[in-house]
Amino acid sequence: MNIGGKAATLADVAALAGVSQQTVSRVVNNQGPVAARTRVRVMEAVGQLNYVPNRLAQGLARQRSQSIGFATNDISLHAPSQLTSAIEGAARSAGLSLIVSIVPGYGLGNVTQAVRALKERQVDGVLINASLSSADAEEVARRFSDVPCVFMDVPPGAAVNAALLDQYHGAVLAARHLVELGHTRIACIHAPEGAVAEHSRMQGWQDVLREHGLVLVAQEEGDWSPASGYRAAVALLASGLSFTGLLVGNDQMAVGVLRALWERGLNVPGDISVIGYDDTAESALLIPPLTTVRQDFPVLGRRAFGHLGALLDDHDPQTTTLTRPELVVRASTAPPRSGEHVRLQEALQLLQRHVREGPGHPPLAQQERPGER
Amino acid sequence: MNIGGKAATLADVAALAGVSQQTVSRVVNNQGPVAARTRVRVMEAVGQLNYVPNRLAQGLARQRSQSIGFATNDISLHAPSQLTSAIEGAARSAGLSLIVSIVPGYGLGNVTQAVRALKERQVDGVLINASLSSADAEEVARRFSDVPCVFMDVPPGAAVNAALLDQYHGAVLAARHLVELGHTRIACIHAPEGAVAEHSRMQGWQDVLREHGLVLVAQEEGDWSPASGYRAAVALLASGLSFTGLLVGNDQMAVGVLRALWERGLNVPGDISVIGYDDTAESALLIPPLTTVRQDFPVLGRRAFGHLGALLDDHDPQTTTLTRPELVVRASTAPPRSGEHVRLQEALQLLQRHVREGPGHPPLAQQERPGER
DNA sequence: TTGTTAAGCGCAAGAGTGATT
DNA sequence: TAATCACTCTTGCGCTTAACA
Repeated sequence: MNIGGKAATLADVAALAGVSQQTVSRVVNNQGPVAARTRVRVMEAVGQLNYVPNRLAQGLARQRSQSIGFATNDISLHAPSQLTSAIEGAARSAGLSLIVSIVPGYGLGNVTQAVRALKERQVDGVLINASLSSADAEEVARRFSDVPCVFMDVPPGAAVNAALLDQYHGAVLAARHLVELGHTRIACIHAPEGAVAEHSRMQGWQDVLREHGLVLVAQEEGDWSPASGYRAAVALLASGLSFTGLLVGNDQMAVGVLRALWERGLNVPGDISVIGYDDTAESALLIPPLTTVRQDFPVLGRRAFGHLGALLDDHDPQTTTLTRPELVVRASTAPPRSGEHVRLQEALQLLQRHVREGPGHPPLAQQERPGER
Repeated sequence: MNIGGKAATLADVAALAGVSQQTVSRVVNNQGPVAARTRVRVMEAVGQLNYVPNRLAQGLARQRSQSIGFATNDISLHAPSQLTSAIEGAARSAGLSLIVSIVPGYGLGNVTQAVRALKERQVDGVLINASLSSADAEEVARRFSDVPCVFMDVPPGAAVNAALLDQYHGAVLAARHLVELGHTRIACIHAPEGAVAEHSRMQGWQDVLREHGLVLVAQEEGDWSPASGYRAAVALLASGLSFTGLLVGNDQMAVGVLRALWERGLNVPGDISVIGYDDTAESALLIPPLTTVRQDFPVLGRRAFGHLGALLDDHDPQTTTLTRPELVVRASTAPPRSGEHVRLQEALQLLQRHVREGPGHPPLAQQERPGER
């Protein structure tokens, strides 16, 4: 177990096994011919000393660190955490380690700093999940031309290697869904301007509306968080502008939106249809279940890692892969109705519930006191 | 910009500046006396070659990699992602890199494997956020005695360095809250048995109930996910056992629980009070706002990192720090009431809403067609 | 076929060398 | 003469990769 003392090195193993360092190296790395008997002797020594190769030294000598870097926005948000999970999995099963470097805020400078930190560690490649304009992304790729970079949050047109979600397409799906339901007065809650993904989404929303001779009747900005979604929805309602459809930049903000609408007695989808983006684990279980655009982060993560792998193996694709999201229709969207309609429906629902809760189907709270029935 | 070619080394800088390698080293690391003029010349060369120190080589020479490892459960879950964010932040501002290694599943073997991968990279210390029994944690600490380990998900009694959340205390707060509201029939939805944190919580819940002469009337197991919370709640309801209070292992499962109850027309907190655990960003905005136990992950992350730092600086505390969660009372809990009471209340709310929606305060859906008014 | 010797990856730390006060 | 100061030389961290016996 080698308690306390320094870790065993190749030389230690060699000494114990009575062979040279390089023989041990061959055995450990399984390359080069080694006599079966020698191999056994070496393996025994390895086990005895609990030898663990020093990847730092290995990296220095091999000029390959067997690690990749992941520069990402705040990992406590939904998308980055899902991505990190997927990427770490892919990297681990390829024998690579993942070094995470969080990019604090937007902009070229922040990204450069994060990638530089990774480059110092001699990562073999970098995955960058931070919003960057085409020009900025190309600048980053230029500055770090000696380490393969795959971008994950840049415009599809950027001349860099990229593994992206087709945000534009997803937005089109969402907007089209509302339009096809018959909504004509549609508002949106989008993410911060700096976010490239968000730009594509706005574009998609607006293009669809324009196609149908419509425009966004109102818009508010959030910061991806549920609380910001709540605030934005409140602001939208306070503006006095009327709308029956609401496009929301992500599902977390939609949680806040649903709450704001509920608080004001507005029915979803009766009064207002709400559609989110992401399809988080919660989305199907919200009240009402959220119609949204599903992004498959595990697939994206594996695809991005694969892209990087191809770069490392010297194919130089310089391409962009787009992963298409899909629409998931649930109960938070429906054709628009008049206010009268809505209250009628509410009254009906109420009646229904009262009927259902009658003798035939007593609620739990009653069972607790059988004597009272 | 050094396009294409190999990265510049200390020697390259030294050659360009016309000094020795070691002088450059001194300048870069800001230690040892260097003439002002020489320093300037060196800095210029550094800038010109875009020199970035090689941390691998540095680590080899210094016997310190300036990186720490984080072995954690699936990072796509709430707690691990929040923790990762906090720890990365603390590490970055201390000039250390974070290497993440995900522990696939529970058990000593998985953790050992993950930590071994980190040790290979010569991390200066390891933070371990994976469930481990006292014995297993001690075994891990023994196996990796040459690298400081701080555990984050072990029983408080374990003889290892640990930075923990006081899960027991949090559970006590939750259970006590329900009991003090007057609930006597309480059920729970807990996390997988393997989870150490969960054991403490169950203990806390049960101890409080026992104190008051009560027992859990029913229990179901979930896997932290909203969907599992939904399933567990459905199973609980189907069991026919009656209860008015429901303790849930985390807020994500509580989302599914709220949905299941809503679907069946059960009022929260009227029919059933629900209390979660974590206080996620969504919790305050659920319908109804969730009463829960707040865990401060950023504080825990910083504290764990601080603990590791102390270990690295050779103080050997061998202690456990407990971070206390706090109760956040919102609208999902209330004193238990009879079924009659509940429906009366619902009717009142309905009336209230109709009054509110009258001429003085028209809902948005109406404003959209002013002609109709 | 097995094995060994030697050089070097990029850097840091200690001993050593001339200068300047 | 002695004491700095500014810098250089040398060695080695643990490993790999030729070239060689």
